[in-house]
Amino acid sequence: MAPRLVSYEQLMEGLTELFRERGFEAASLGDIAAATGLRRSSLYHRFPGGKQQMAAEVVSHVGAGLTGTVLAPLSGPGSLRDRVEAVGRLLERFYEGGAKSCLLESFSLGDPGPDASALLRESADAWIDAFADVARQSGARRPEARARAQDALASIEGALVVARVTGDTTSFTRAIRRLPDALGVPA
Amino acid sequence: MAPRLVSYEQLMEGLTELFRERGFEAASLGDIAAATGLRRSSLYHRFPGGKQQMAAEVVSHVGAGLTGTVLAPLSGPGSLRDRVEAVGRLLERFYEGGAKSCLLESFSLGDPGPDASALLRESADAWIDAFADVARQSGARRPEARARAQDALASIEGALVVARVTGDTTSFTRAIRRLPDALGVPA
DNA sequence: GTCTATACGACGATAGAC
DNA sequence: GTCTATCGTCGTATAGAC
Repeated sequence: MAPRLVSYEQLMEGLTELFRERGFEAASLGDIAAATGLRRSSLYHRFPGGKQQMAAEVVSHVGAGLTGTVLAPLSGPGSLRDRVEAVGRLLERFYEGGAKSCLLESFSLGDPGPDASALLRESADAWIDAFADVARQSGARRPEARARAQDALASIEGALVVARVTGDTTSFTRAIRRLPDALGVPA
Repeated sequence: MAPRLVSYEQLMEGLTELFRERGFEAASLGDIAAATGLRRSSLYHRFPGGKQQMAAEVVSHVGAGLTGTVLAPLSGPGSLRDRVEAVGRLLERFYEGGAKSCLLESFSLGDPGPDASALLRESADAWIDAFADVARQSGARRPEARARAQDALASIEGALVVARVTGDTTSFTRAIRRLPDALGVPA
């Protein structure tokens, strides 16, 4: 097969960047072509399902990065608090200190298609489950653990909204710093 | 002048509803016409500046409702805690228990035009200022009060994101219930 | 696998009749 | 003030050359 001028990884990178900051409908194929370096028609060769398939694969790819990289320290060695703090550092880098948006926000308004929507929800559930697991390990009962997990995720997402509107990212920094306590992790 | 078939208030209602749940770019003029009951060309008679003007007026209108109605109890009678709890009840109704989105989210992705963007930021600042004032009245110093205000707003916005993605509004309910404590209001 | 060229509908926006 | 009719542009998507 012929060599690909733009690797899958490069495509995902450009698509993720664009979708994150513009959302689904506002990102036109022209924008996507400019961001990835491929022509519109070439994009349809790589993604026969069109923009909706691009969106679905981006959600899947980012979701895999979330569980495989960002949340990975949780199942590693070290004290629970150290592990959660390591996740915090990865989140801070992932959102570039609060300057970048989250696909949970940009794809939950409008309609990125059924596949992307379903994958988005799965990703959010995986995230909440991972956080709830931390809360349980810290002694919380199941309903309380789930509530703490949802609220911790909400504090991060909300801080990203505040940062985007006001230009002030300090709320995001605080949300990350509070993460261990929000999940009830003992010092 | 000829009577208006659709009042300004009705227009704002339909536009707000649509923009809140679809965002700026995803809401087409066709959608807007269907939501308001006016033809596209009639909309241009009412809003010569087109969709961007509609967005700006919606932000302005909702912002006025925020300071004039939702946050109004803050400058009314009663204990500080009672007043903040009253705001919580109004917020709960405004977001319909967490089922509706906030313009701070739907308009901060994509580009609703310079006017709407500026008004959006003003609205967020007014909200944060009002919350910060509560925190100061509760004894917090200025930087601490501002931080608490931003974080309280973030917890609400984030809960709306979580609710939209997972379909679970309990995080929103908790965020509202926590509001007085989040601002440091004494019992 | 990527390109040029193009189809075709929907988009935002305008002109002019009533 | 609202309508019908229409403009030009840009949207997604496809066909076929290289």
